[in-house]
Amino acid sequence: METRIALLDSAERVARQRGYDGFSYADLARDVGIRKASIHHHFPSKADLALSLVERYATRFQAELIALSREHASAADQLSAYRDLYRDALAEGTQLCLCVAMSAGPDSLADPILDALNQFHTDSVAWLTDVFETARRDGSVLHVLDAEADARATLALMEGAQLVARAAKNVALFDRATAAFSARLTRPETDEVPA
Amino acid sequence: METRIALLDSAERVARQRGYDGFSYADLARDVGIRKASIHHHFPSKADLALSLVERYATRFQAELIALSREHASAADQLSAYRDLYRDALAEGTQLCLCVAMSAGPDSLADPILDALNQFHTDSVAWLTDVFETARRDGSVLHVLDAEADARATLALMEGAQLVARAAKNVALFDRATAAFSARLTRPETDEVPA
DNA sequence: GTCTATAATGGGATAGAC
DNA sequence: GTCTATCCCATTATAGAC
Repeated sequence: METRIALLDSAERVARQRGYDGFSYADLARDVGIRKASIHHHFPSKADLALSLVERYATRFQAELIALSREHASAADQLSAYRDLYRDALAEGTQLCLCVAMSAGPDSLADPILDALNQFHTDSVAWLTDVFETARRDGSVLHVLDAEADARATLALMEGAQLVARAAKNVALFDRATAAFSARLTRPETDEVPA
Repeated sequence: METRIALLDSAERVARQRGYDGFSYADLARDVGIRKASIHHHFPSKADLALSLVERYATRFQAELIALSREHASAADQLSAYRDLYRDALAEGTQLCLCVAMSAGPDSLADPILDALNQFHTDSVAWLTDVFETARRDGSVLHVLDAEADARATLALMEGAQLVARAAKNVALFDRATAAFSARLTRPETDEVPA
């Protein structure tokens, strides 16, 4: 079972860097230290591996979101932490969110994988909608009109910001793309006035 | 020269649907009606083709932006038309902006292609910054604080919205992801009050 | 500029021994 | 569960005739 996890770890790292087509069983085998034929014992086909990859990522990500809800009181702080999840995922500017990386490429169009991808999106939007509804009550976020619309826009913004920053291999571009979003998050010590 | 254009057209269509790795010289050859060896006469390597692809796309897109500036007077109308460029590019929900499609995948990391991709981003941000500066003067867009920040956020939003909508094969998700953005664009006949 | 023919490589996958 | 060995296929790319 530990080999299986090592394979997923290795595959995720490369997939987030070079995309789904960016790694081969040969790469995985070299990285993990077994022969490529042995991989088929854990994942009969590459599609099986891809599905496990996305499912594991979505589960882990969802758990992080729930943790964020507990750790931060205000909606602004939760959204700030959410943004940092995407920011940190970029790492040195080369790693995308797995679901962004998988959203391009020919094989990502396979139905089971697309389903898992959409489940990730649905879960994210649900969590964000809750946060923006909280924001309307606690007033910590500016210009919230429609919680769900803001949720969907936020998800798209994070994914797009990653894409742009990765193309330039420059995390600072993520910050600049999300600066307007961050400006909407009021600080506890500040008493900002809506423009 | 006409064959070269037909090759680019075919490659662009498939690349925007299935990504850079989603098409082969064999696919192109079948589509255009020549043998795959003949393609190498026009594009010695696939990387050459990819570069030509992005450069042509960026040039064409930039021309469309300039046209938009002329056809629409208010910043709101220009941004609305800009959003529709990305919306229409989605077509039936399967075609991405070429630069979004190329932003994932192993070979898109080749330096010349990344340069072209970043040129596209730079040009887009420059155009959008101009528009948001116009918006501050004509007052047709709500909540403009920093023109460049808004420009970068808008670009990221469009790219992310395409990604999400494509995963679900549903153009409506693009509209929902950009609904909050669209709500900031005031109509000539309306006299909206900032929230 | 296009063709046939053919490299040369690397991909995912399988059979069967251990 | 991992191995060796092998298969089959698709890929990009090249050589040289027409």
